[in-house]
Amino acid sequence: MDSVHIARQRVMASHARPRSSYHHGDLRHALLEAGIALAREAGPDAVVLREATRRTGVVPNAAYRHFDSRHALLQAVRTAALAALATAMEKQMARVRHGGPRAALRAIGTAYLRFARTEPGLFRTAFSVPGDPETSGDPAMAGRSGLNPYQLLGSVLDEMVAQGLLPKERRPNAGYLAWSAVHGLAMLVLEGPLQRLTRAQVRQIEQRLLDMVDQGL
Amino acid sequence: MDSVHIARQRVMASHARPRSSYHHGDLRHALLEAGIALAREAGPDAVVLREATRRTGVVPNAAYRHFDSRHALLQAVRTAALAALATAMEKQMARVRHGGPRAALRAIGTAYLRFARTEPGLFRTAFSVPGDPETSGDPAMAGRSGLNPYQLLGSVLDEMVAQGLLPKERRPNAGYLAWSAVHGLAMLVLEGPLQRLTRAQVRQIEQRLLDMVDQGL
DNA sequence: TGTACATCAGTGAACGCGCGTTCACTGATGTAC
DNA sequence: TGTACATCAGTGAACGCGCGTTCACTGATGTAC
Repeated sequence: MDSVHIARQRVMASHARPRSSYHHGDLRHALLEAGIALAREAGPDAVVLREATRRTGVVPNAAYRHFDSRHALLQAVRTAALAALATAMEKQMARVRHGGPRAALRAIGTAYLRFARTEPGLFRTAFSVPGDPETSGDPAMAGRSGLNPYQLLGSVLDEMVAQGLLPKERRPNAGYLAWSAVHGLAMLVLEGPLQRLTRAQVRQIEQRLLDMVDQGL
Repeated sequence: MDSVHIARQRVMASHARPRSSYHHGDLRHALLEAGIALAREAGPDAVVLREATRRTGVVPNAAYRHFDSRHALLQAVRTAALAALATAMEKQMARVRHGGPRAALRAIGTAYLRFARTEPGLFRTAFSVPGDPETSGDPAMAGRSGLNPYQLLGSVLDEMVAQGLLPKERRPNAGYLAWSAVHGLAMLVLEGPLQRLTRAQVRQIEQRLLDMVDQGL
């Protein structure tokens, strides 16, 4: 038994406290939490049924009482990640509540970039799993406002149009433009060539990127 | 034996023509080609030593005469993908050779977005494998000009400064801004919520994004 | 309030899969004399 | 030009790994009477 194994066992022990009862109580929730933890630690590929059950102190196939497949668990984790992002956006927006929609737009971009930096695993889980969550109305991937990340962006852009800050004819697809810029920078920082930049450098580039969006939209 | 197996065997048969000689001749090259094909078909995770050897008609461990590990093969594939992207950029730039650096910048963006669309597997291989290839001078990831994709972008931005099209004080990091916008859109189209859009819609958004970069840089 | 019994939520054991990688080997190639 | 021999580039067999998933099971829970 090599050191990797020993390390794994230690990890398992630290996670899986033995249950007193035969039934778990809320296994679905516990598995989801374990899945979220895995995503945080190492991204979507790390969201693995067996490890989630291990951490929950339960036998592997027990998961099938609550999730149809590994994929179903992964989707649930992803939904939670999107909800976390939406919440982060809402918080940042609340800080500039009286600054108008332009400040709100910037807050959204700022929150998005910070989320990518501080929760890279969740961020990658939210966006590197295929599918189209952003337009669905599933409240499970929304924040307190009931809006998911893309809907939050859309509502701010609508407000900008209403206040004459964005020409109406530019409104269509404007969300995709803003989103692309911010998303691209997030990706390049996370797993691209900007990894080696200092935090200060990254922040500066982030500000300039938000300027560019503000200007070019 | 299920249908998946049968299908696999057929695929193998179509790829692996038996050799006449005991020695292969140019196994390293053949493995690299197989790896590139795998990346094209299904992205970086599909670049797998055993499958590459299978397609080359060689025993799995034979790969170790030419690559230290699966990772080494993957890096080689990635380098090839970056070179392919650089070449695509050069070609598009050549089409607007007399349009000045502004047109060249747009050509770069256009080529980048098209490469992502037409070679999604290579694109993801080039960019979702961590590391910092873009600033390295390895000519293996460059096009005919000897410049890799990021260096191509940089040279165009330098030219813009030289011709007074970009204020000198905005030159630093400008490449990252442009790159972010284009990269983000590419990702959202590839594996994000823009998948379901029609080709025409995507093209229109691409044009507007390039406008935004042009304007906001 | 007590009990029979259905339903639920776990266990235990096993499956086949494909992977990366290591080992000792052998056929082919090329070089020194 | 011929031959001995080192080196090179493959083969054959096997390893351990972790995964998703299925099956028949059993302990615990809750509900009808």
